[in-house]
Amino acid sequence: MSRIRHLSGRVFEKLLKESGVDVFNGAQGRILYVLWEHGQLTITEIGRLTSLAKTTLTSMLDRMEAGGLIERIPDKRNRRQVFISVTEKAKGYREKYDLISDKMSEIFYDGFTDDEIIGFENQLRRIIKNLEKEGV
Amino acid sequence: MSRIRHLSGRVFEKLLKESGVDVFNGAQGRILYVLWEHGQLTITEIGRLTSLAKTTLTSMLDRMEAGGLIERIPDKRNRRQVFISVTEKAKGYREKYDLISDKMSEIFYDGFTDDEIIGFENQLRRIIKNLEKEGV
DNA sequence: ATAGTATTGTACTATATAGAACTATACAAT
DNA sequence: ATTGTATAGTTCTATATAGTACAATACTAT
Repeated sequence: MSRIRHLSGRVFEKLLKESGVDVFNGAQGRILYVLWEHGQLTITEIGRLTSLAKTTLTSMLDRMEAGGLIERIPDKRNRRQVFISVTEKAKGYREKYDLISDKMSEIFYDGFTDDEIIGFENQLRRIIKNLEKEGV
Repeated sequence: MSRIRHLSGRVFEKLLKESGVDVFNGAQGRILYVLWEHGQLTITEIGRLTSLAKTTLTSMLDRMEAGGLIERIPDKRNRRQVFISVTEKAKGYREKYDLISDKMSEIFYDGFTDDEIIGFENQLRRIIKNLEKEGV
């Protein structure tokens, strides 16, 4: 499992490069993805949706902000929190990102029947539940 | 898949801690595991078996050597390569590690039949092959 | 109002990971 | 023997990740 995660990360980076996407990488792609799906999010919410620690996000969002992909928008109602919003530039990459995700699935499940994929993904969900029971 | 890897990493670290193992972590455990299985290995071979880049291994093995878990043994036949060998200290942890691995499997596959586990792991191997075909 | 507690995000630090460039060595073709 | 190429590992650099400690702010109970 660990090897798969590892290898798939590297394959995904390669696909991004081949598609000429050099403004963000796999991890940043996942952050953009949840932002595309949900619109504005606070850093804590992004952490919950991506399973990344907030300390990881601070520096990651720094780099993404420097690259013009996201903006930090202070919340006037609650001055502790900051909304993260995607820029127009980042919006322009969404379609390309979806294509790469599809391509990734094709590579991953090459030779699998539809039923096998469904069964496999159900088993993944069962494993997630098993792990979550451990309360980590 | 990414969430499972993330969660299982945390569960594994927790089990290590609960067992009082604080001299190595999950990633280092995987390296020790392939060394226990195969005996002496070169760095390139460890990289192949763990899917870690050799640049990653250089610094990881530095830390493990400093922690007295492994030794670097120059190959006299081929002076380019270096054998990595586990120390007696590391050997003492094998039994504990195996127990933790078993416990990990129990948590992971809770509710799975033996056939389901066999089928699932075959599918994992197929996915690894699919990803390796990409030559990353 | 105030004191205590919870939350939100950041700074600092350590480790993990890998790409690019490099050195040293081995091998292969002539 | 020489020259070119492949292999093994390290150094240097950049990014990714998270733990600890912290500051600022919000909330809650009195």
